[in-house]
Amino acid sequence: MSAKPQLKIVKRSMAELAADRIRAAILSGALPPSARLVEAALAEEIGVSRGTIRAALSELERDRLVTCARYSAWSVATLDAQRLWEIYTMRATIESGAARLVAQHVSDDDVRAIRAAEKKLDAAERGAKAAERLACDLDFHTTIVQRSGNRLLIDAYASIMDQVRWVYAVSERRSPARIDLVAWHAPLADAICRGDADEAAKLAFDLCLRSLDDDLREAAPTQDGGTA
Amino acid sequence: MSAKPQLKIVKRSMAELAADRIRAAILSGALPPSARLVEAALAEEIGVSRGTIRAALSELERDRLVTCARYSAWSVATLDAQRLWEIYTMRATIESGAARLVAQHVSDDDVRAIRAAEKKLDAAERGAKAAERLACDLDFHTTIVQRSGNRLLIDAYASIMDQVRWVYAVSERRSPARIDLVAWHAPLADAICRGDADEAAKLAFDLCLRSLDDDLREAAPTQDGGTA
DNA sequence: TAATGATTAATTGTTGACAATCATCCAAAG
DNA sequence: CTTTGGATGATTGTCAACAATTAATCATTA
Repeated sequence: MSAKPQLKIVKRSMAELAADRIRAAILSGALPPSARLVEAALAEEIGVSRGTIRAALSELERDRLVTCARYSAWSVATLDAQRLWEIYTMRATIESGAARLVAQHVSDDDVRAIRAAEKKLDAAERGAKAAERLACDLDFHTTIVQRSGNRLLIDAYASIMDQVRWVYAVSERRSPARIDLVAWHAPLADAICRGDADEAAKLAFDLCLRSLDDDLREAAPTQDGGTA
Repeated sequence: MSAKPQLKIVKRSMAELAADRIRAAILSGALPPSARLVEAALAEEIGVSRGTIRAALSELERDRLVTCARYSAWSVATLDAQRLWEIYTMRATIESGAARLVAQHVSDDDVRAIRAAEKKLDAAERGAKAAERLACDLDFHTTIVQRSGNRLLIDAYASIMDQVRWVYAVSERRSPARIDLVAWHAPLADAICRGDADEAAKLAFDLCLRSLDDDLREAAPTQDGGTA
């Protein structure tokens, strides 16, 4: 059994298409945090009716990319220090739980998949571009979550990683350095493959928090987190 | 500073009200798993228009209580062995992460709140009704998540606990026994209060999985989990 | 009998119009 | 100068009608 051919056409409703457009605009930074979103204006621009736009905005609200003030206005979500911490610790929580689950019942397929991701990480570390290194880094973490086999975890992870990518986009800086990739990730891969659930959970959590530290250190002082 | 008076009126839209009604019907078991939901019929029954019902169903879809087949039908979500496992391991993941976070930076307020919840657990264990014991049990876990201070975790936990309550409702049995409450929970409370993050994370995770085992053992063989 | 294709009823997807609500502005009073 | 009050424009909340799609039915055919 190798890769099964993907024949199915996934139809998307106008609302989903519209949500994709708006999401892309937010993730690209074209729509900055706190930007006002007017249903009628979006409907005009995208070429669908207001009801459809409303459905699209509701989807983005679920993903926490936009917020809605009753009878007042939709707007792109804001991003302060508190929310940044919440995003990274949420990611750490999901990855940690997934790592624990995989380690508890690790299979040969799991080991193969994780080692393969680790190998690509090693290849990327020598001489690949920064974007490539980041992609392999994210792929490694995603592999672990996928291997948990828990659709709730997988979906939650996809959602939170959208937020992480958004953080990168709006902070207007190049991809984080991501050096010593293998040295950091190898202990986690080892712990999972040897079935050490507690150690795997701990390492996965710490790895995410280390990313937070690094990203914060590289980040220019974008704005004061003065609300609190 | 004591409890601040709650003056604010939280307005709810018709869509949210409708979602509440439908959610209650699902959690009470009045709408069983896989039950067909027709927008027009619900609109008639609740007394709002179809567009409003659609918004309500979208909200419930986000909470994974209903699913939608394009151009075909809405229906109450199904509940098989795989999904049951996903719900409990998701809950374990969130609680574990929250416990780790609280333990990492445990404050006096945290200790007070957790010890108070533990005390109520102890009181409930002696001679309270089963429903009371379950309530205190859930309250203890909720306290930990609240103390993490992470709104993403708190919201995700509220959502997954809706699913847990739904599991109880549709499995048509009394609240699980929940015996030896304090004996099981005390080590977790201790680990958090002494700031042992790794141990707290491990204990929180295992405690949830133990609930899964117990609930499955008590559960009558409702249906074969034959899809896989 | 089993597969095929047209027919049709039921249901969701989408739209535009109207009602309810909010934020802003400005004048008047204290 | 600050506060109050009302008018006003902009924006979301709700609704009912129409279009697109699906699923079931049933005759037809090999």
